[in-house]
Amino acid sequence: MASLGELERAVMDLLWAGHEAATANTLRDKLATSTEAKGDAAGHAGKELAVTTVLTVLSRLEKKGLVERERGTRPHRYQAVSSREEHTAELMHEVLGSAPDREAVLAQFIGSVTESEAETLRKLLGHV
Amino acid sequence: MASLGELERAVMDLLWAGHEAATANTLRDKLATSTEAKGDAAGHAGKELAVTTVLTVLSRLEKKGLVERERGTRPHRYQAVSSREEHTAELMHEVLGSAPDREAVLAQFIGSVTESEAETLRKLLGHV
DNA sequence: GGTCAACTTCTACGAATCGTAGAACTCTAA
DNA sequence: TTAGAGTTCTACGATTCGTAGAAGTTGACC
Repeated sequence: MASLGELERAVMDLLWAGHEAATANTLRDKLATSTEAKGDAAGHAGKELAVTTVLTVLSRLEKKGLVERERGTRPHRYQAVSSREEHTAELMHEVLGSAPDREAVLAQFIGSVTESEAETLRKLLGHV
Repeated sequence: MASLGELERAVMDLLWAGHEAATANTLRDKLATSTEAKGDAAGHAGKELAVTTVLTVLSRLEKKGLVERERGTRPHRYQAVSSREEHTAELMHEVLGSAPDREAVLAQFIGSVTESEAETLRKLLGHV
């Protein structure tokens, strides 16, 4: 539905990457090191964020339904509700559904797909 | 890239629907009547917008690369840069490309496609 | 050539979203 | 029972979007 901000996306990437539940603190550390990595081509600076910042983002992601938290444990543990692939595919469906003529969109979509992707699709569609 | 606001989307819908270049005034009128239509299920009110409002939106859409205008004619004429299908398909590719494992996303995507869409895809992929 | 009306651009403001984080509150373990 | 870790509340600045008035531009007619 709503698209993610830069930091929100970074957090989701971490949750998706090591796909276990993580605490805010863990995530804060990973955010610091994952953006450090010299050079920093993508404009991002290897910032040390406050934990509250991470928590705010996690709360927002929870409200958006992308993250769920275990409230039982004391340092709450957060994890992605669905895998990155599920989420991305769902997004694609949303986009597809936003046009009235889905078939036409699919035609256009297939038109600019790489050959290897086309091959994958053929297999997936079990061409009976 | 950036997602559209509600009014921006409404304008694009009009430009895509009657796919000829239109003036700001024409669009203003269409916006008024297209949202009137009794009932108004979608929460939108059949508002009479100021022409400047429409012009602002059109400028923003132009900046986003979705709309282009003929500056030669006096009431400038605006039209969509690409068709709705092209645009939507492009968006789908963007979403697809946002995940590292495209094939996995495609698998997930195909998994929740309707049968008629699957059929369309098979045809499009020319199932050798 | 000057003037009016239509058209466009400039500027602006309020709401919503997002990055960011301090202040205050709540547990749990010792 | 209290200190410290953890969480929630509150907030602010930047950006985006809906909205539109004010001011500038231009074409056409007198």
